[in-house]
Amino acid sequence: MTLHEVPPLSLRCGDCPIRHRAVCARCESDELQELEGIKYYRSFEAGQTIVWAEDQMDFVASVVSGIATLTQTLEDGRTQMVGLLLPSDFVGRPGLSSAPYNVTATTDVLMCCFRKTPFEEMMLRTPHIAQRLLQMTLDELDAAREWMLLLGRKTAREKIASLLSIVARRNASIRLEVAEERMVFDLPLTREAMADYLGLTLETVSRQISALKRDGVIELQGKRHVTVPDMHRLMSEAGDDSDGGILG
Amino acid sequence: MTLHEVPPLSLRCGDCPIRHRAVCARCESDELQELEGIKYYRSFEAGQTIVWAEDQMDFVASVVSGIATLTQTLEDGRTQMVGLLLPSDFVGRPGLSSAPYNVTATTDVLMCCFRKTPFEEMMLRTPHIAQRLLQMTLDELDAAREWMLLLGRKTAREKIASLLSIVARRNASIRLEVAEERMVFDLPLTREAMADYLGLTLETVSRQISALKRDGVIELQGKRHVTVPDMHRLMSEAGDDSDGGILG
DNA sequence: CGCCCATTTGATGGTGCTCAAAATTTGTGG
DNA sequence: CCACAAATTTTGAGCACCATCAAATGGGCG
Repeated sequence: MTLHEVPPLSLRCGDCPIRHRAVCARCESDELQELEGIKYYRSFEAGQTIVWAEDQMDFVASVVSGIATLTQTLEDGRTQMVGLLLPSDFVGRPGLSSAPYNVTATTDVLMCCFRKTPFEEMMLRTPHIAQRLLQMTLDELDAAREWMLLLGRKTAREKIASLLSIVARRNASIRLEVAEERMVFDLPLTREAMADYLGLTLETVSRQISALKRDGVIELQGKRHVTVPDMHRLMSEAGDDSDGGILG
Repeated sequence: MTLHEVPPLSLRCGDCPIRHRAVCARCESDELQELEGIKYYRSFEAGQTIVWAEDQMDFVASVVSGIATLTQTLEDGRTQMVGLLLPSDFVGRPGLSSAPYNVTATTDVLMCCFRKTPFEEMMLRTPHIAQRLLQMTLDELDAAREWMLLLGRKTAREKIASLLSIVARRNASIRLEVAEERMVFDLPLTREAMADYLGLTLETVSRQISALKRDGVIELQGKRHVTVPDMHRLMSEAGDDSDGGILG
């Protein structure tokens, strides 16, 4: 697995790796300059909690690098992941001061934070930000709904296959590659995190991964490095539709 | 159950029952006037499909009255409800021409439709609309995430109790009442729709409702009319937290 | 090497699904 | 108004899938 480089703690927006995908994606250079004035960077180590549920949150932020999770829990400890935050994803809710989610760094994470009040004021003046945020929120809502179908109706095997196929495709899109028959990638999640994502126990996750390996749907090098020899096969195991036309 | 009155097929925005909650909630009177120019009403009978998944959708719309559902299905027919649309809720995605959901009228439904292209253009010029839509979308995302916790981690009994408590509270808020110890309401969903909402089979829904009745958590008059003698009891059966401070 | 943690594997049981039939409600036409 | 049909809901019996509890294996790091 690649080590996580920590970028410099101050970064010009123009050089930002998430410049074209984050909440600032549509901003003009004068708008970026204004954002520079209210932004600051914070970094978190793997495993650290970024925000506790119900805590006052005086900033909103973009994930610059690393992976974080949004989780909700019941009183008796059962927990469900409700969001997976990747570089360029947005955290926090303008207009509200707290949220019922824990935000946790899964890997080392660098966040670009904006002080809440100035950001909210700027958003009212700057349609480019509000427009982009709306688009991103609608995308997240679509993703949440596909996730609901997975949680409510898929079998354990289908859930695992779905997760693998999501990670594989996302990996391709981040590297700006086209999805291919054969794909190789690293799982960014522990078995427990996968279980919380899928609404399963970690034992079931482990068993189903072993089963997919036995059946030749995937190959494993170590615990985290996955090879998918035939993406069509994996996607049909995922259940949603035999071929979403993802492959060329 | 109350019969469903069909409002007149043309309605001044100023007299609209959802005026203060829908996507137009923040509009000034001149903005409303512009909306009047691109809006038209359509009504649907209970059971009718409003939009088929993947179909071209040349409008966006607000639910004026009645209840509709958003559902996703797998090829083999398994279906999961991913949204419950109540009066003032918004349908359709600005910027995209189709969505992967079926939208179905559960009761008779009246929709206030806007032609897509004019609406999108107006949204770019009118921050009040974009701002309100963002707020509504963020609310929906929060609701979707609570729903994910329910689907992934709650037992069948907790799922039913959660649904009943959601419907009870929503009923109170629509009637502008405060939630009380004892509450009485109608279920707007069939057993099958409840099953699709909760990720269960209709048999399990029926059994768990019977069990809650046996245990005195609810009383039934007919199949749809529900009395909750003790909301605290119901909410603790729902599992999330013993008392969200909902009651006075 | 030995400890710690993540993961795998095993044995067993319970929750909720499947298949099936009965009961109840709703709608229809004579 | 009643008889009959259709649809919805309830109830029952049996089983599969996944959770639970428990122990073994493996990998990383001091």
